[in-house]
Formats: sequence, C-alpha cells, structure tokens
Amino acid sequence: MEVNEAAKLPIARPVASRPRCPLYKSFSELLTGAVDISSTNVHSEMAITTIRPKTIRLKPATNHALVGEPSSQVGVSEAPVGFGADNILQSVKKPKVLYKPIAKLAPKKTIPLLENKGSSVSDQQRVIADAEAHIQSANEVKQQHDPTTESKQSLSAKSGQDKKKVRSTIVSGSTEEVAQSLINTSNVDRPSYDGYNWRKYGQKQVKGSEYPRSYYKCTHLKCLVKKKVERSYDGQITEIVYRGEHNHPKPQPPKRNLSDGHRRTAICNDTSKETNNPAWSNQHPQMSEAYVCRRENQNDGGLTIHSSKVPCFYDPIVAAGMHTAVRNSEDSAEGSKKLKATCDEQKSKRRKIKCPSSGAGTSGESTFPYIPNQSTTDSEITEDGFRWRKYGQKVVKGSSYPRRYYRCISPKCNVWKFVERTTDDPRAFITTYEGKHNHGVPNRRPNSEASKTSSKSSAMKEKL
DNA sequence: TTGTTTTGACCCAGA
DNA sequence: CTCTGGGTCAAAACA
Repeated sequence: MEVNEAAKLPIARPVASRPRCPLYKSFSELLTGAVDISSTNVHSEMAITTIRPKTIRLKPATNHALVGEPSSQVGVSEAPVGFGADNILQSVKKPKVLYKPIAKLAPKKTIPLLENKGSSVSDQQRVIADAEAHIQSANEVKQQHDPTTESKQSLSAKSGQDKKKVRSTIVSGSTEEVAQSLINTSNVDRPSYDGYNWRKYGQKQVKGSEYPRSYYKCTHLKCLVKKKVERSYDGQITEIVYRGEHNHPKPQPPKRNLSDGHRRTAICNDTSKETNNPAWSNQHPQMSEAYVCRRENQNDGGLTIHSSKVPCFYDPIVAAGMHTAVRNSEDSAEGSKKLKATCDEQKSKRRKIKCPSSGAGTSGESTFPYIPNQSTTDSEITEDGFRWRKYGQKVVKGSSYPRRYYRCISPKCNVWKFVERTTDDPRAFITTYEGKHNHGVPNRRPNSEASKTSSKSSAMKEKL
C-alpha cells in the first residue's frame, strides 16, 4: 500500500488530450498497434507512458513526425501493407514517443501523409481505411494467406511495403478478381461502407482483449443507432456490432468524394469512387444489425467469412480495415464535416441519447435470431478459427441473396452470425456477428491448411 | 466557433 | 451485498 501511494504521488491523472502528432494515434490505436507490432517494445514503452503527468503527445512537427511516425502509423494501420518496420522502430525509439505506432487505422490524418506526403493525413487514412473498408465491405475477399501467417508477415515484412502495395497485397491475397474488386471498391470511399456518419462516444478496454472497444453513435439527430467496434484478443479481427435501425436515409457520400477524391485517386483509380460505396450501402441500406466483415479466400468461389477470430495476415490491416470499415461511417462523419452541407445531421453537442433498444435489431441479443425451417445442419465451418454450424438460411427483404445463419458450435456459446451476399460478386459477403464467444478460439492456425487441421484437433481438445 | 476525439469517471446490470 | 465489467457521459483538447 505504501509503495503504491508513493508511486501515485508522481503520477498525475492522465488528461484526455489528443495527440497532436499525426504519428501518435489515439491511445487505443497506439496501444493496439503497439501490441500488434511488438509486444515487447510496447510494454516497455507503455510502462513509461503510464507514469506521465499527462498524456503527452508530440505535436506533429509535420516533418519529423511524418517521416518516422506517420509511416509507422501507416505501417501500423496498414502495417502489413506499408512501411517498413524500421520506421516503426524508429518511431518507437524516439525518446519522446510515448505511444508506439500501432498497426491500426491511422487517425484520419495520418493516412494522407502516409500515402501522399502531400495530402493530409486524414485523407490518407481515409483512403486506406476506405480502401480496406471497401474491400471488406464490398466483398469479403478471400485471403489465400493463412491468417496467422499473414498476421505475422504483415507485422514484419509488410511494414516495408507501400500502402498501395498493401492493398495490392490484400488483393493478391485474394483472387485477382477479388483483388480488383477490392481495389476498385477500395477506391471508393469508405462512407459507402455503411453510408452513415458516426461519432465516437466512447472507448473502453475490454477485458480479455488487448484492444479497446470503441463505441459509436450515428450522428443523425434522430437516429439512435449505435455500433461498437471490437477486436478480438488476437487483435486480428474487428467486430462491428450495430444496434438499432437508422430512421433516416444515408447521408450522401458524394461530397466526400470530392474532397477525398484525390486521395482515392492516389490509392486507386477513383473510377467509381462514390459509386462503389453505394454498392455496399445500397445493397445493405437497412442493415442496422451487427455486421462484421471479414475476408477470406476460398477456392470455391464462395466467400469464406471470417468469423470473429480470423487472424488475417495483415491482421492489423484487417483489423484496421475492419476498423476502417467500421469507421467508414466515421469517415463519412469526417467527410461530413467538410461536407456538412450534405448531411442533414446536425449534431448538437453532446446530446445524451439513450439507445432505447439496444436490443433493437438483431444485435441486442445473443440468442439466435433465426430459426431455420430447414434442417440445414451443414457441416461446421472453421473459417475464423471458430467452428460454426449452419443452421438456416433465409431471404431477407431488400436483398436478393439469401442470408445464411451460423452459430458457434461450442455448447455454451451463443454466438451466431449470418453471412449475406452483398453484391453480384459471389465472393462479396458481409458477415454479421452477434454475441461474443465465451471461449477461446479453438485453435490458432499457424499457417497453412495443415495447421488448420491441427487447429481443428486442438479446438476439439479445448472443447473437451 | 463548432464538431470530433480522447479518456477517466460514473452508472448499472449481472455474477 | 459486493465485485466486476460493459456501456455511456462529459470535460478537455483538437482540428
């Protein structure tokens, strides 16, 4: 006790403040990234960080910061994709660096720097995020790479690549077609992701997870829709859970495009910019439920949906992407800033909105929403590391494709998910997860198929 | 000036 | 009743 007290003295309460340096992302992000990148360094740094009077954030000396950190961030956010680990390391080494860049979405503003040093950070991030988001949202791309392997690779090797490369990588990971679709989609704005604008109203470190969970509200005045973004303890997957239903049309993405257009261009050919987005949003205009998008490669031409714990090669990316995806809405929010005109949503300062029905939509509960008539007890699916059993499928209004429902086969686990095809592209799927696994991933795939099998066995063991 | 993000604190439900 | 943890609030800091 005494010791603690003593220790406390020097420690001031951290004050909520934003990092001025683009390099430094939000704490959560940083934390996340740090974890992803190198737990070791992170820890040490973290320790240092903990004892700070205030949250110290370096101001972005645009120059220096950008050089090392942005990249690092970039790397982080797209670590797999982008910058070399060196950069990251450098940033880490910096004495002042309180936070280690984490593989995560760059704070809106870092992205541009990353990609186009000329453009604003936010742009870049957006771009990246968008791209990823699009990718994800647009289609769940198959990833040929073993998730696990991927993640590792992403951390180390990928860091050296450009974001573009990253994207390409992603693409490559999936079939070329997919990749292209991804690219194209990626070109598109994020907003298209879900097409709504969101405001982050909270973030919390969730027990059992290395990554914080973020809470977002729809910025629309009368809209009570909320969503939360979460990453698995592996940090591999991001989970987006939507609650409630939007009682308003989606904000128009277009302006955003204009403003962001150049970025996108940078990232990809912005041929479809807005258009692409629409794909997703249009197709799922009313999805107010929880969705999680994951990519996975499949040879069958069908998409494999990663459920919540798929370690993706660029997990960070995926996560980031997921994040971004999730953040599309957020992005849009940002875009909305600039484009506010577009959005009818005028946000009043923090209004207290209580989500009446957090349970609205599917997300509220963990019970399985859909009880299949059909006795479709398809085989188990282990795409995300968890084992799923298809228990039904039905056609949802607004969608021309049937939605397939799966639930975790773990006896005590109420987690369920449904996969919905979003576009004409058979590989494009949106996976919505509901609930949280009350158990670990059966097995973590090391790398390859072999690992898969082994993982299965391990999973079985765990179950036992 | 206004909206967004960060983040510790608070509230409440469940164990 | 207490403890734990998730969800939300709201001041401060920023853009």
